[in-house]
Amino acid sequence: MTAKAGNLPDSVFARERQQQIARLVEEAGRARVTELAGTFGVSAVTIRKDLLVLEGRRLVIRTHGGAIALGESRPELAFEIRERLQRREKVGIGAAAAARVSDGESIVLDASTTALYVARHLKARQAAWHGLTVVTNSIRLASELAGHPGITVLMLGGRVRWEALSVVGPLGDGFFRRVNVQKAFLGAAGFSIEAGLSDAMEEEAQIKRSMVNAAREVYAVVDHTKWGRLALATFCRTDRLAGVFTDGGAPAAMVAALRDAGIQVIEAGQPGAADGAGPRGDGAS
Amino acid sequence: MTAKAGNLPDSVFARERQQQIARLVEEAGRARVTELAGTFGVSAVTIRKDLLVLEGRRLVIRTHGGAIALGESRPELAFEIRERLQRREKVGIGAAAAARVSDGESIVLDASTTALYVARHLKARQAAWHGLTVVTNSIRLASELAGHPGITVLMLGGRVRWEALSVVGPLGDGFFRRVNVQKAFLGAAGFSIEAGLSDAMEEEAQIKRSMVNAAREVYAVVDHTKWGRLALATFCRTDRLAGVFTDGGAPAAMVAALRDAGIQVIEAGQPGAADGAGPRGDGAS
DNA sequence: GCAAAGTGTTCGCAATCGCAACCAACCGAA
DNA sequence: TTCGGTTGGTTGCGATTGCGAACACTTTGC
Repeated sequence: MTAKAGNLPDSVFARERQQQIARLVEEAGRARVTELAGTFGVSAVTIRKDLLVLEGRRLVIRTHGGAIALGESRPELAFEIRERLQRREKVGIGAAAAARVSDGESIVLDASTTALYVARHLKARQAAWHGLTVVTNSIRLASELAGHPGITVLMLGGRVRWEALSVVGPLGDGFFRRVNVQKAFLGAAGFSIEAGLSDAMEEEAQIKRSMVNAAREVYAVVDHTKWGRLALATFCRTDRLAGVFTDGGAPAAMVAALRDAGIQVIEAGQPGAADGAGPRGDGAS
Repeated sequence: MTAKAGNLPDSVFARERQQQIARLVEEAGRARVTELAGTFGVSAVTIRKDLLVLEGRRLVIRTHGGAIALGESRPELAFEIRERLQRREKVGIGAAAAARVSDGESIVLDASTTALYVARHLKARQAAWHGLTVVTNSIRLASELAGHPGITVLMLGGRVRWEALSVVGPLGDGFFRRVNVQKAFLGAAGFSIEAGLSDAMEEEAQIKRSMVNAAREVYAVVDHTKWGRLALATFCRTDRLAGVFTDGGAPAAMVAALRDAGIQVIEAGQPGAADGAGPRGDGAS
């Protein structure tokens, strides 16, 4: 039964429908895919695509079966969106990076969602940890990792940025004069050979620079959507990197260039697919 | 009874349910699996899975039969019930203390649950804040207060104690050389005229000492059960106090002695309407 | 006719949830 | 103490629902 009947060509454009969905979710607090599909007379798939767009624009939070509103003063939920963008890739990257951590080490994890996945894989390791120290500026990461047997969590001090639940600013500057770390795993909003790792917020970049300075080996944890992009502030030059953890979608030319320069590139997870034009989804650090 | 047929009146998504469970546990201090299963109309197995998720994010602590909130020091489980009873008092104390804070000030809040209630009443104030700065070593307090308009949150650095989700240790020592604060609101495990304010953990006491040193005025926020008790480590002498916020159950003799010494004692009104403004406003739905 | 955007359909897969069976902890009694 | 009984926890199985990706169809513009 094709022929979706009248089709109402003039009535609702996709943008309009998305706008209305956003408003409905906002007002009701939540909405189900099936309800919305009935309301607008389109299929559930279309609604899901709309919700995907709206989630990318930070207007709603998708859940299993629908979406819930994103209250303003709820940083925790704002975090959940980025946490789920490119989730598959980040899981793989986190696992690969966590596998390179050994007992007795001290490592740095930043406030990126990708680093959060590294932390979760550290938690998930079968064998108990012995004397692992994790230094971070992420409130979220610290509270999830705290209390795990064998893991000591150190937090930097500074001003709290609610957008990322991170800590920034110069107040914690002296920190790395007392603490030495072997490896730093840092996320980024952009990564290119020429500009290195960059972030959209200068404040975040600043604190990442101090992390880079303090670590003996710096590893980037960036999914394929970050490759070739350039954000406001560079915090680590490419030649300072010891390795890059990414997924299968990284541009082959850049991977080859990095390897020629003696930088490890660990492509985690499935072979991925044709990256072609990276889905430009807005930055999800 | 599966009862899946139709039913599902509100169709709470899993995420929403988990969020509400977290809130229920937080407010009641504890919750049983069977109770929660009845409340949400799902099986106990599902509730346990939810609690597993919440425990992974350090929002509750699972126990046999249910879950408890992660509060401050919990050396004795038997006192859990009394802990819950003191919630009303702490709400009143928090309201009274928050009322003494003005725009443009910088204040310190420690990682005690009483200070957390102060923070929630700061959030609940009708008028918007202008230039309020809150310095804390509590991860929970920081993440709850973060993003509130007009409030800047500064976090101390150091080692993360998961029992209280607080930050301790000497790593953040230089902090108060760069930050000045007018008022400090500090909780305590014990309070006596002779020994002053004391805490059960030396590490926590240490960081509270630096808070005391940095603040011009030090206020204790202690419910009546703390009066006359003595914990391991003293962090503030009585004559250093500018005031004490407590509830109506404080010993009259001690109150009189304090007032004779020129220390304000604010006995928060008996419960009732005092806590009218539910500090926790994030109700989804 | 071809290309692009939008939508619907199909199919394999993942998440959610409940049930039942088995295991662990606690409790009262002999 | 040892012994069952009760309660709660965990795991594996299955059913349902929803999701993601590929493909097909329609419309619009060139």
